Amino acid sequence: MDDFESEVIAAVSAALKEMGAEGIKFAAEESSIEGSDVSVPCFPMAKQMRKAPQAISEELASRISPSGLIKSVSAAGGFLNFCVDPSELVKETLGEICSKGRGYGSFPRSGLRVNVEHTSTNPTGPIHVGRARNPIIGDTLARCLGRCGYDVTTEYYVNDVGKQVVVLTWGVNNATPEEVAAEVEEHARTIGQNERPRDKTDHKLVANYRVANKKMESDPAVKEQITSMLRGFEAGDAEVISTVRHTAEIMLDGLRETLSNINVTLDRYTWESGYIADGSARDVVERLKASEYAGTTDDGACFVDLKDFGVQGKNTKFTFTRSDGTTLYTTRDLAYHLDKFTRADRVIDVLGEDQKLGSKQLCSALEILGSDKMPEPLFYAFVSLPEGKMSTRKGVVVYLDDLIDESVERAYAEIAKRRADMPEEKMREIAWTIGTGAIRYNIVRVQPEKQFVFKWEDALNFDGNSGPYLQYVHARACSMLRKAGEFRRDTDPSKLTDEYELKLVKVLSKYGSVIRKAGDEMKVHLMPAYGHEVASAFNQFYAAVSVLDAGPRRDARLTLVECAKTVLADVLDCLGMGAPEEM
RNA sequence: GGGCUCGUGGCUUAGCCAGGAUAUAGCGCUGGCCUUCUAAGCCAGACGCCUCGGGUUCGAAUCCCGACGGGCCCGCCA
Repeated sequence: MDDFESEVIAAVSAALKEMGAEGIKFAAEESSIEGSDVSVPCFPMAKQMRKAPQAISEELASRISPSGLIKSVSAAGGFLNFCVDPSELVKETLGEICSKGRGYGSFPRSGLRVNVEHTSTNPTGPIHVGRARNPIIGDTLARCLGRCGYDVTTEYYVNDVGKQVVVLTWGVNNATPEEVAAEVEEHARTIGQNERPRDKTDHKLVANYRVANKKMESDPAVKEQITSMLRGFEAGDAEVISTVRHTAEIMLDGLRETLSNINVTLDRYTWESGYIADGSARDVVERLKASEYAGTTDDGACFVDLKDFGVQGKNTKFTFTRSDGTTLYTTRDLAYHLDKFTRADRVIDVLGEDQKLGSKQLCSALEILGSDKMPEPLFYAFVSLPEGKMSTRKGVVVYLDDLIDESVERAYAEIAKRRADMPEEKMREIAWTIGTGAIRYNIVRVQPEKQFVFKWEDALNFDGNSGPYLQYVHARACSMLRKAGEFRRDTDPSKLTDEYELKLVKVLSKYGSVIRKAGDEMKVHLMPAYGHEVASAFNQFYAAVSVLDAGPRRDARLTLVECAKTVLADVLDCLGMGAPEEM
């Protein structure tokens, strides 16, 4: 269909040239009426051509003769309607899928490097469902960009600098097992739940963190120890820095395990402390100080004034050093971005919407630094629970690990119910594929900027517009191909004439343009929508025509099944979901 | 107080950036379909002043202004 649209545009352009209206603006769009595939509204041309839209469409229609993929043209009330030649489309689409296989829909390698930073949660506790939007969007985007021809690197920025991790580190190294156990009990009491943290570092260490926070309040000696660690950190004390980093590593082990359970792995982990150690944060300070926007407060803290950069608010000052001269998170973030710019042509940051102002300030500061590149932020709105905002303190929280367990269990129960024949191990494997796929699909299907209320019933819905719906179709197709055995690929259009066959082919032919939009334009939510479209078209085809006993049409239909399976498998992979051969 | 953002059937959601012909899909609901390739499926049906009010336009869910409602942000935190 992508090619069809290009042909339509070319044909209309040529006809307009004949009419002496070369270069006039128009657009081709998917038709919203039956019996037409692509339409060109002629209303926008009316003014410039000083002619009624109806007349224009009629004249254009008469000047365009069917050729290539264009089967027919007609004018209807100011619209120019084009029908695609089904047999050409079948031949072209299926032929391309057969020859390219899983590469169908992907674009040639451009040599451009893109860096996608995502997740980057503070290593101070487990990932909850709210944060889960980040790795899922980020990982899906990275997979789409790869198909757009980029060399993609994914990256996690580890915040191992600052009070939070230092406090955690103190708690991990100094809290006694008794204190930690008591804290676990007390927390369970306050939130009124019986659950104890699971045996996984990111969950277990939270109690140490709480103990440290409490003792810091109540015990001046502890407070002094922590403050002194912080000072040591700022002063570049190698031992303190490495101890803190070690704590972050341990936490990160737990986080990595969770991420890999939803099929997310990152290529690179970059440590914030590295930009202090290598002096690059210092360089940023010096360069900003030298700029014409720089200023100093009475206490000696340095800032740049961003009022000329469209940054709103009562305070347009962007502070980049404390009064004692030490750097701030934002300063290190600047150094980090400058570093990323040396490693990639496009730099994408997947961020929570609370980072919007910060991101804008970052860009302004980069402008002051004379950077020729800017990060492209992709923001997502927060996830809340029906009972309100997530709050670990109040126990109003759903951890990603719990969601994964629940979803996989639910999938296991389903499969055990319908596939008594299957060995236990196989059932477990498929349950994981389906359970985690359902989660990823459910989260990535809604536009990132839209607020998201997490509901168990939606997350565990395996019907309709869901991950398992797509996987089910894949399994169905695999099952048919398994039963068919050997067959000879056949893309003869005269054997694929049913309306549902053509509909399926039309959907398959759009894959390339969907990938483009999902990747290049960062509209990741289009991918699940497209997958649903493919699966739905397949199910209709499946219900309407028989394949295995289709006589002379058998091979052609099997070819179509195989092509649909190929595309669906690639869509599933884009979404980071497994493509089960049975379920 | 200021800024950003979202508002589409009972619920969730596509379309909005690049305005077009009867507004997309799912859940739920009503009814039908398994002696045929996996019913996690298919078919049919009901359900909409696209939050409200103005404006631009031949034409607005889409663009502009305003209101209302939800979310986020306005640290020498990270």
